[in-house]
Amino acid sequence: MKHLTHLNYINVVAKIGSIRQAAEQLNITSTALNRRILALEDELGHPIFERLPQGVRLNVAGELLIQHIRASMADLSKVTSQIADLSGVRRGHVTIAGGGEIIGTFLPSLIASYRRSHDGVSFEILRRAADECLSALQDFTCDIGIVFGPVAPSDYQILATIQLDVQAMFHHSHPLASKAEIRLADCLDYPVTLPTDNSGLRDILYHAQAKRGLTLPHIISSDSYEFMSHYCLHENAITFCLPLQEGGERPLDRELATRPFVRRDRMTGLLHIVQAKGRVLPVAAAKFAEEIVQYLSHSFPDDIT
Amino acid sequence: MKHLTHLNYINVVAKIGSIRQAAEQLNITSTALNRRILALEDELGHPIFERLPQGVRLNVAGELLIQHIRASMADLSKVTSQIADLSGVRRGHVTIAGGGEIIGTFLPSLIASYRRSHDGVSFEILRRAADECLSALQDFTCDIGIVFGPVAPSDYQILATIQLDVQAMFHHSHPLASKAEIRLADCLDYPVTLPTDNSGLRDILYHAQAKRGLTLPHIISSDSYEFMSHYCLHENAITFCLPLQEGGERPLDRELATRPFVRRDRMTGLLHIVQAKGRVLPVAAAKFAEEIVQYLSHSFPDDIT
DNA sequence: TTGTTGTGGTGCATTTTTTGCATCGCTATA
DNA sequence: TATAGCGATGCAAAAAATGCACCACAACAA
Repeated sequence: MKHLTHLNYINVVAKIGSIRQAAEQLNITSTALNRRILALEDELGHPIFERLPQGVRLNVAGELLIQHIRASMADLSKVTSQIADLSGVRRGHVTIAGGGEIIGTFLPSLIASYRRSHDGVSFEILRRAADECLSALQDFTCDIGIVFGPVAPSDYQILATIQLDVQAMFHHSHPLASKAEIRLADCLDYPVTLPTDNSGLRDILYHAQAKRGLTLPHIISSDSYEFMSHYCLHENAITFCLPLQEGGERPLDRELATRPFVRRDRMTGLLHIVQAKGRVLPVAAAKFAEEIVQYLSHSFPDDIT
Repeated sequence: MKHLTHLNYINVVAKIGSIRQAAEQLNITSTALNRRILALEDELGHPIFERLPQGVRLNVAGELLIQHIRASMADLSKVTSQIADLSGVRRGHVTIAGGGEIIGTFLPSLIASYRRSHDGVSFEILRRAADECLSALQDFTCDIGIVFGPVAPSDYQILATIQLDVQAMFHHSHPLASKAEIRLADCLDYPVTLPTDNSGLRDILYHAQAKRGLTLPHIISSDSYEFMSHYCLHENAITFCLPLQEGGERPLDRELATRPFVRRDRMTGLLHIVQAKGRVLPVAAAKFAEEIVQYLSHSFPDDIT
């Protein structure tokens, strides 16, 4: 809520005791914040802060006002929560189907953070190949599909599309870890794991090999991306993944490094957030779909459509 | 205060039930107002108004929100009043709602005398039926309610209660003027005026008639106490009033006499000074409420609680 | 039936407001 | 005395709100 944000500015300034520092924390300039305060004081006809050489401090009027602000914020948050309750976003069940190359990446943390404010919503995550995701959408077995690969826009409603470049993943101690970008030819010198499931990532890798006339020395084939990434902990192998992290919170991410390919070896695919065409999703599912799109547009501001 | 103005827009739209008409009253275009509402609904993630062919109406979420808005506005007005007070300025605004049987009696002189020492305080006096007074308190349309009749102490904060006996009023030349106390049966011999508004005084009179099986010969029914008392100047009629004078300063009081009823015909009701429960009044309103209570406790030292 | 009136909603150009940069004057501290 | 940090301010750019001219729709009257 916007006006509340503005009032909260005062709150933060009061807490920190400095306009400049508060502005920095609020990601605005001190000028704007200072002007806000001056305007507010002008409106009230009375100053809110004492100006000290090392910052500002609330005066009596400010104490009165800050109490009102805090009470208002608390009350509004109560009201919005009540409204959210009656709109149904707080309860419900969301079923998501996605490929194995995607499903373990950003979804866990996103769902966990969503559930912190919507604890009545339950989730079901299905690991499915791309075509299975789409058929699950069509027979309403799932609400949201996350598909890395081609999707016919005539049969499905695409909520967002992100262009993703395949990356190489290996242990931090791997010789290639010293390079910022690697070439596909580099992968010929090391054991490689390749996905065997019917996934977009597999298609892209196979297509890239065929196009370049290469054969990657794949010692491990698996349909489990979890297995392949864990395998890199124990041998100098290379596995392939998509640039979907969740902020390095996974223990695995501290052990493994991911590197993009150089420009001419770039392998690109499209990640689609999909729902069944013409279907009106349950409130909870629709809200979470928005959440996914918002997260992705924040993470990939330049590659989303 | 600006953000408050914006929220008040919603308030006005809710009251009027039409965006265009509200916009006209607020001196903005309907476009701007409409956009404000849409933006707010977007922020909340839930509509606030139902769109009807002939306008808009609050939905459940809107009712929740409007309550927050009104409470915020009232609270902010309290805070600004307190701030103004501590800067030494005696100013503010007090809104009082009261029944027609009360509002013309002691309030004018009390306010006039109060304003002699607090000339920055402005007043708004609303003539409202008892239930309307109470709802005005609840939606913060007024600060102080003066209600003759039952008030639920669980929903309102009662600042004072005075027990008042209904009196008869007639011209000084009326035959009954020679008696110090009169009986209800005396009133059967003369034309009587009865209040028709939804007031405590009317209820008491109707109840008294029913209880005694009487029918007062009411030739005049009116919801204007001013009219009824003036009518007694021109005919030997009897009207009923409460013993709330203002020191005989009104020209009318020199022409009219009031007499209590004998003990067994006594009709008693309770006058309450009320404010919204849990609400902290603005300084000016709180001070004037004290003034009212003090005046009443001075006038009715034995009947006040 | 048809035309009129009133409702909320929307694209686009304009106006108003807000924001950010560069800078000032001031005070405490080293 | 020099420096660093603070809030305040003039001015230009960016962002937001506004107003106009419409649209689609429903109700009502002729």
